[in-house]
Amino acid sequence: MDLNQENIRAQMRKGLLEYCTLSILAKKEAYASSIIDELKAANMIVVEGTLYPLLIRLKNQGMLSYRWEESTQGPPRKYYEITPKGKMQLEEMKAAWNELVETIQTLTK
Amino acid sequence: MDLNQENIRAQMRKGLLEYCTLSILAKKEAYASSIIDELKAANMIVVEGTLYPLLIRLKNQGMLSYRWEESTQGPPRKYYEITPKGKMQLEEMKAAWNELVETIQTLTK
DNA sequence: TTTAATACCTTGCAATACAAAGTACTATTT
DNA sequence: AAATAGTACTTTGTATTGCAAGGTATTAAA
Repeated sequence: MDLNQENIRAQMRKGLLEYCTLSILAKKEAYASSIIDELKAANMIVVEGTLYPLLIRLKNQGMLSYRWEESTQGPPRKYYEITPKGKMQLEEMKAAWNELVETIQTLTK
Repeated sequence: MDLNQENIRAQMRKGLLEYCTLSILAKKEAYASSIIDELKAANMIVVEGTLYPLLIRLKNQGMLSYRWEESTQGPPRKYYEITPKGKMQLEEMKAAWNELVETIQTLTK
């Protein structure tokens, strides 16, 4: 992907990371590094430093909870789980996203 | 729309205004206030102060040009027109947007 | 001449993601 | 045992974007 395309995507991604993160965790709990791998594979983030503050933010808002778990292959992992409040938020985000897609479709055709 | 929904939408809108603005101008030239009206109607911006810096930015990047035109109903208007470079950018944005929609669809199902 | 309407523009602020670096634990190699 | 590599979590500084609020200027109507 060329630099301009990358910049365009970077700009559009803004504000969608939270939605993606909650969606990933709605499927099953996960630890930060694995979430980062998934988001990187989907070209939704570039660097790991982006996700950690977001997870902390969501936790402080009561959308996520976490527990430490030992790993056989390195340092302990922080497993995040979506809360009922987080699920409600996710539903609202889903609705907002669908509306946004429709709006953009209308405006750009 | 409740406050939370409004915040969610505000966050998601980020980075899409440029795309919407270029799209609107690709259809036909327009002056700032009319673009603002269209974007407000689509819930893509909240206040007019948001758009002016963006138009200036796009003009400085060579994506837009403008000319002044007298109005019969008030002060003169600054009509913006999309340039060939702007059209190329718009095509790239369209591609980026379509990829983003697919990515989100995959991640959120 | 004051007011209303239209239109353009600027400044300060908050939030988000990036870039880059740092800390800490475990396993492997020397 | 010590050094290295790999995994994982975290922090700090910066740029960009949109919002909030206010300001300037022109025209028409009261």
